[in-house]
Amino acid sequence: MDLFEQGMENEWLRQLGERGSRLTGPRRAIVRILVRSRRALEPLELFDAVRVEAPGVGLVTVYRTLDALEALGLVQRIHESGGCRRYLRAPHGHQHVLLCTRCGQAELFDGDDLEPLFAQVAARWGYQIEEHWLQLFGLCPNCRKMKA
Amino acid sequence: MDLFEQGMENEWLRQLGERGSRLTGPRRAIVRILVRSRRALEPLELFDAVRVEAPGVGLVTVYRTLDALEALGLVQRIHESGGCRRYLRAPHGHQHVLLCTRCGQAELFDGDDLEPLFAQVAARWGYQIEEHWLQLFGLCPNCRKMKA
DNA sequence: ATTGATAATGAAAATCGTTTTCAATAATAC
DNA sequence: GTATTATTGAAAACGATTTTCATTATCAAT
Ligand SMILES: [Mn+2]
Ligand SMILES: [Mn+2]
Ligand SMILES: [Zn+2]
Ligand SMILES: [Zn+2]
Repeated sequence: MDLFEQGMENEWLRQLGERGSRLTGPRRAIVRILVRSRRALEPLELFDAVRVEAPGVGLVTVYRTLDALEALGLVQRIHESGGCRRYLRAPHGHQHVLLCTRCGQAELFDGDDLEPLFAQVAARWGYQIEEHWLQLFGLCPNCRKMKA
Repeated sequence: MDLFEQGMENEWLRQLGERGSRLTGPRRAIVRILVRSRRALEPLELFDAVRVEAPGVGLVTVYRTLDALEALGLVQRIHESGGCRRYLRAPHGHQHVLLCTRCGQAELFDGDDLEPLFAQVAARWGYQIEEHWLQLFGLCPNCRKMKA
């Protein structure tokens, strides 16, 4: 068992509990899968994965739990040209997503410094910049090999 | 009449024609609205705007024309936290979108230099970076005043 | 201008992902 | 343990988009 993921799982459950949510079987299973996935998952994919270890859980509960986790900022919706329905664990602090366009694997990176750009854009257009989205797409090490 | 927009309108129609599309009334009206809009528009908003000057046009035709324009790279889908169904004219060359979160007005900016970041991320994660999305959100000059 | 081939159209129906409703169940505080 | 009430799954409802299909309109060839 991975200690990092185990810790994250407990933390998510703690935050759910703190918010007044009850720690039910379906929720535990959903959180477990999400925390461990290296890919962003669609509700239906998540549903399938959950049913393996917790048969009987309904798709509705997957949707409801995703909403709750998103409201807590634990999970984020990932936007792609092919659609915007997959969910991934949210970053800690200032990070952005790097996605493999072939297998869907996701990583979180940091270190972007866009302040100078914001200043430039704000000056040019008179906007007050409040938020930015940055996402990188490419091939993960595995898929680079496959392709070669 | 704005010469720039007039030119863009003609160019879009030319590209549609070149692709083998017929230049119909509904398409002309849809292109006309899209080229002139300073905001990204949802299919239904676009539909309403089109109906003013071309009653009888169907919503299906709006969807179909948006698809065609997107396939030609003339129009792009805009992604927002509240949903991803609005369309905006696509940038010429390397530009990104700046959106007013209050009124929806959109601008296209350039001048971002992310190559160093790509190199850094590629080195750290072993990915081959192939594409990037960047989007800025804020308040346009008008909405800044309103708020004050 | 007339014609003919066929792309495009609008209305209606179908489809897809998601949300709502509701009665039954289960988690927590006492 | 019991009472309270959040959560559940099934079914129905929903909204946006797509498909189907018979009709119409564009455009290239006369
Ligand atoms: Mn950033
Ligand atoms: Mn860029
Ligand atoms: Zn990959
Ligand atoms: Zn504004």
